[in-house]
Amino acid sequence: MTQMRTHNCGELRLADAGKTVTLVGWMENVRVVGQNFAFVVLRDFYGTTQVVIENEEMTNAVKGINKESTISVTGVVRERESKNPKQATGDIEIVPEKIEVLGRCIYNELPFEINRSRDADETQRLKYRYLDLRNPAVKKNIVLRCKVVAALRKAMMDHDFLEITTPILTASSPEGARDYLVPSRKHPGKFYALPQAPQQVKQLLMTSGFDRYFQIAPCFRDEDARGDRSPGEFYQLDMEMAFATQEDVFAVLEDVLPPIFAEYGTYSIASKPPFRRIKYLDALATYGSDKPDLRIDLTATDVSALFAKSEFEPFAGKTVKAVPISNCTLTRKQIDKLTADCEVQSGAKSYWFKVDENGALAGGVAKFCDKDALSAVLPLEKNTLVVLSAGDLAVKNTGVVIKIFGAACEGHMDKERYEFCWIVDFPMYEIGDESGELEFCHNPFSMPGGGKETLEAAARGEIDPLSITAQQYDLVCNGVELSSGAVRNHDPEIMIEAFKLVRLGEEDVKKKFPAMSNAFCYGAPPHAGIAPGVDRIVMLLAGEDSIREIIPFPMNKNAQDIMMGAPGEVTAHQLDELSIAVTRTEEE
RNA sequence: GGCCCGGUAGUACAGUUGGUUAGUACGCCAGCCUGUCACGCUGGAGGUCGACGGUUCGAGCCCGUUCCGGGUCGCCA
Repeated sequence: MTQMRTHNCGELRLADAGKTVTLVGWMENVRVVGQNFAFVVLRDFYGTTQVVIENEEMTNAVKGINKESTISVTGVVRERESKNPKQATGDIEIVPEKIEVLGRCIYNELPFEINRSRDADETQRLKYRYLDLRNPAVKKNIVLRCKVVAALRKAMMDHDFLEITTPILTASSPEGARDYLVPSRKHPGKFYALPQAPQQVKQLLMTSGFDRYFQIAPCFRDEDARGDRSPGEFYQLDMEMAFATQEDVFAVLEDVLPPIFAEYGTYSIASKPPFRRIKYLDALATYGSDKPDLRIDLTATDVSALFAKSEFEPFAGKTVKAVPISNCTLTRKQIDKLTADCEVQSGAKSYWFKVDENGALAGGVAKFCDKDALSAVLPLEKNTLVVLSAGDLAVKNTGVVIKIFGAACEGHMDKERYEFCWIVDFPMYEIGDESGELEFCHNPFSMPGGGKETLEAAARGEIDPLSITAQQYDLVCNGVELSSGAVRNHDPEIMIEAFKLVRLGEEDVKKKFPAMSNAFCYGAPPHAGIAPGVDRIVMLLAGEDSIREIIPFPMNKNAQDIMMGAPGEVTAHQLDELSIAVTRTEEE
C-alpha cells in the first residue's frame, strides 16, 4: 500500500456506501453494546467517523486498546441503520476488516478528558498542551489564527506592501519595556536583545526607499502578563508607509480589517469605515478610558462643581464624575457586588443613588445629592441608577464602572458586534510620576503636532509643553487596544528640539538612536505606520477572553513554558562559553 | 512587588455551626447488554483535603506562615 489512508474522518457520505476504505486517526471512544457488538469513534483533524464491530474477536481486541491510541481501520462503508444528524458523517459507518494500532496510548487515564479539556486546570492544559489541542474546540482557534494571518498577509500584499523580515538578534533599546537579553559568545560581557518591535529598522527601511513595508513580526517584551497580554512574546502586523499621513494609515487599516472581521469574526456586524475618531482627552472625559468599548451606551458627566462644598467628605472639592444608567433594575445587593468588582480593577470606591418610582433620589449617597442641581446636567428619569466616582482615581474608576455596569445592566450593551474607533491627539509629554519632570508620554519617535514651531514656542515658555499633542493614534475595538501607531518624526532638527524639552541634547539622541539619527541626515521621507496586535485580533475574532486560547503553545502567567521546561537550567559548559559566571548564595 | 479569588480522588466540583467511615458527576476497572452516538444497568478501585505550624477533646472547615495557580494594579516607549 502506498498511502496510509484513502479518506479522512470527515468526508465519507451516503454516496460512498459500498467502497472499501482505510481511515486513520485517534480512537476517541468505544461503546460496547454486547459481547460481540461495539461502536468505535475514530477522530482525525477533519472530523469523526463511526466504526461498527459485529464480532466477538474484534470487540475484545478494541477493548484492549486504550482510548486516544492512533489506529488504522480498513473496511467497507455502509449506510447506518440509525443515522446521527448531529455528525457530518452520521449517515454511514465503517464495517472493519482490519484494525491496526499505529501509536499506542499506554495510559488508560488521561490528565483530562480530551473533549472537556477547556474545563480542566490551566496548568494541566499547558503541561499537556499537545493533548489539549486534540480537542476540536481548542484546535479551532489555532486554525482560525492561521486563516486570519493568511488573510492579513494577502490584504497587505494586495495593498502593495512588501513583507520584509527584520533581525531577531538585535541591539537593546534604551526606551520602553524591559528587554530579553542574549549573551554574546564572541564578545564577552556584551549582549544582543530580542526586538520589542521592529520600530527602528522599519523606519530605516523607509529611509532606504522601500515605500510600503509590513511584517507579521514577533516581538519580545519582558513584562508581566494580563488576560489580553501574553508574557514574553507576541505578534504584530507591523507596517510602515513612506510619504504618508495619518489619513493614509487609517485608510489602509479601514480597508484591510473590516472584511477580515466580517469573514472570520464571531459577530457578524462590524462598524463601517471611516471609524469614529475620538480625541484622547475627550475619550478620558466621556468614557473614562483611552480604549472605550463603544458597544456600551453609557457615558460620564463631570459633576465636580455641584459637590465643591459638599458635606460628603469624599466628594468635597474633589473631581466627581457621574455615570447615569437608565432603566436600571439592579437590586442593592447586585449594585454592591458590581461596585466591589469595580474597586478590584480601579482601586477606587464607587458611590451611587437611584431615582425611585416617584422620581425621588434614594439609596447610597442620595442624602448628599441635590436633585434639582443634578437634573440640570444629568437625565434623572425614574429608575435611573447614577454611579459616582470621586478623587484622583475618578476618571479611571469611571471607565471601569462603564465597562462593568454596561455589561451587567440590561439594554446598555449590544454585545454582538465589533465597534472600532481611533483615539487621536495623544499628548506628547507628561510629568513623570517618579521624576516629577517633563517626560515623553509614549514614544519619542512621534511627530509633534505643529512641528518645530510649536516645540520652539514651548522651549521659549510661550506655550505649555503639556498641551503639545503627538501625531499618534490607537485603534480600539470593543474596549481592546488593537494597535498603536504614529506619524514619525523624520526630521533630525525637530527630533533634537523634541528631546531638548525633556532635557536631552543632540548627543543623547545620537547615543540612544545612532542608526536612526544618522540615517535621517541623509534625506528621510516623511513616514507613518502602525502595528495591530495579531494575537488580540484573533482573540476578538474568536470571542475569547484569554489570549492563551489563541496561542498554540502559550506560556503561563509567570512566563514559564511548563511543557518544555522554559526557562530552564543550562550546563556550566554553556555558561563558560558565554563568559557568564554564576554565583550562588549560601541559602541556595 | 501590592490587592482580590482559588487549591478536596485521574478531571470538574459539593462539603452546613468545628463532630461518626470526606460526598456527587465524568473518567478508570469488572460484569451484563445487538443500533449506540454524552449509550444504558450493576458492582468496585481510587484521597497526605497544596505544605508547615497553632487553637481545640476533636480541624477539609478557625488562626498564622508558606508554596502554587488565576484575575487585577504597578509595568507594558
